[in-house]
Amino acid sequence: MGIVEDQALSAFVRRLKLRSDLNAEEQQAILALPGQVRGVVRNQEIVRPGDLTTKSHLVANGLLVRFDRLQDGRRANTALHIAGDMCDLYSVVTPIAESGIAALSDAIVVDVPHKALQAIAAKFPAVALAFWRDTAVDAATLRTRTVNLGRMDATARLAHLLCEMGHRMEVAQLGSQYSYHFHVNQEQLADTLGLTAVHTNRVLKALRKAGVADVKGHHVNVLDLDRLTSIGGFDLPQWDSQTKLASRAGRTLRSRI
Amino acid sequence: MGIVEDQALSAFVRRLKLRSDLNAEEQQAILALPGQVRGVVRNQEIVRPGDLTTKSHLVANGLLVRFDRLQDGRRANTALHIAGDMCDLYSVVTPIAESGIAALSDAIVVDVPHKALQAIAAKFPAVALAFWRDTAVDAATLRTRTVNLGRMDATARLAHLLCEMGHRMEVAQLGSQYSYHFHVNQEQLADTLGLTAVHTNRVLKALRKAGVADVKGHHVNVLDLDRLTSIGGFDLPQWDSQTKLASRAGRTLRSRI
DNA sequence: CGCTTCTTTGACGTCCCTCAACTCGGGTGG
DNA sequence: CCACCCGAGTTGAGGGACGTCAAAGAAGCG
Repeated sequence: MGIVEDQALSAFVRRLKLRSDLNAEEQQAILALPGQVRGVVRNQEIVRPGDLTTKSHLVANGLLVRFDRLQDGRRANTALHIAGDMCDLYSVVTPIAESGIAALSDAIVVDVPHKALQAIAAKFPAVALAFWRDTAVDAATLRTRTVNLGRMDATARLAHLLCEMGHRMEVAQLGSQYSYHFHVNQEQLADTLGLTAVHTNRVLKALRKAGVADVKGHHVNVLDLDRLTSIGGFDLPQWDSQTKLASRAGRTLRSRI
Repeated sequence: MGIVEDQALSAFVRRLKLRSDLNAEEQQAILALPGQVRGVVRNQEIVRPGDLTTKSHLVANGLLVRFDRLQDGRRANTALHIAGDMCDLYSVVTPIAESGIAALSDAIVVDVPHKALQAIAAKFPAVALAFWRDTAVDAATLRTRTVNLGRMDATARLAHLLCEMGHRMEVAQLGSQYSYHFHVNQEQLADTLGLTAVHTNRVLKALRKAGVADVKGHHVNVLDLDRLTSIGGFDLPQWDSQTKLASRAGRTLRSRI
């Protein structure tokens, strides 16, 4: 097993352990998962809508996006995935892809066969719970995005996204909330926020002029985190709610099984 | 075990079997789940955001909604649940509620302890997969809603919702796509569509005038399903994609475990 | 029959989209 | 080293979809 797989799987275990209690043997089983490393270039589609998948994709490096295409060709991004995310873990149980997965930056991906994931889920109930939980957390993120799209204006949606990504980057040890690498252009940002590229540009400009945050050349600089948080209505305690309890309740839950 | 629990659990098993392969013993284990039946009245909140939950809620009868509240008090609905849905199955793995659950109509709910759900998930790997899959399908529905909110106009969003609910009603044997009971008022519809009640009213009127669909007094009448489907961009094959394969691939997957 | 709740309608404002042009930086080839 | 080009970012003008505010019907219900 190469070093890239090892590091990626370690990051994945670290992510799972934020919310799930896994003993040494269970962690070892995940670290020992077979995986095929491959590089992908920017804009490459890793999963196309409609594909029948047999592998899940672990991000070792770079930024991936989950997207849907409408009849008229427009795109809508439904999730962004950073290193340590198994970006379509859910495909183990729903192998026909409805959304596509693409690379927003050059990236390194580890393909992990569904078969292997199912095998350790069947062997270790705690791992099965951890995988299920990861899917639920992914869904919770999506739910937040749904609420924002339905009920918040463009500025708030952008601010929320910047808070969210900063926080995730920090938790994943990939940067700080105040300054992080974010490899999206304004068009891709627009597809994530449900806006046009033009209006995304204006909103970015407004945040910059207001001295709140500066997004430029694939890099985010947060100048006033409090205001950004308040504009975006980003609720950190809620965002992290599952993490805190999991380390306590996870233990309880396992003992019950 | 009373007749209401039995019927509700049967409907739940029927729902799971649409996508997951469960043998007689596994089905029996689900049907034997303990559950507390209770009636809830319209507008009653069953789960409040922030609650620590210990039970999942199976809808025996009526219409439930999953909602979020914003700081300013506005609401956003993220899911609607009909009879046979375990509306917060995901809470087994993420017990701290981020969204609330409320009744849109008077309803009958069966409370099923997480403990019991975990127990059969641990005993039967196929059941664990089925639960995980149900959470993934719920997330896929949410993803569709996200795309619609981000990229479709009010008329299309409404049309899509009417198609979706009609289809789900029909699959759950609660009505036909052309005519079904839908216990929401225009304000709740607005919270689901990311609109104001006033504009929802105008859009409903437009669909009525166009002879496409008539929503009146908690009842939906679809006059021209083809046009409704086309306006809403409702993609039935995609919607059902996991159902079809599951009955075939599910078998394969289980044999691999 | 009077109350509440819900629906409907109008007038007006605003947020965001559309279309179109211009700018900028960075690569590439002559 | 300059000419060109290309993708991405920026800006302006105008329009349309949807929100806001306000008030008048309906419809259920005690």
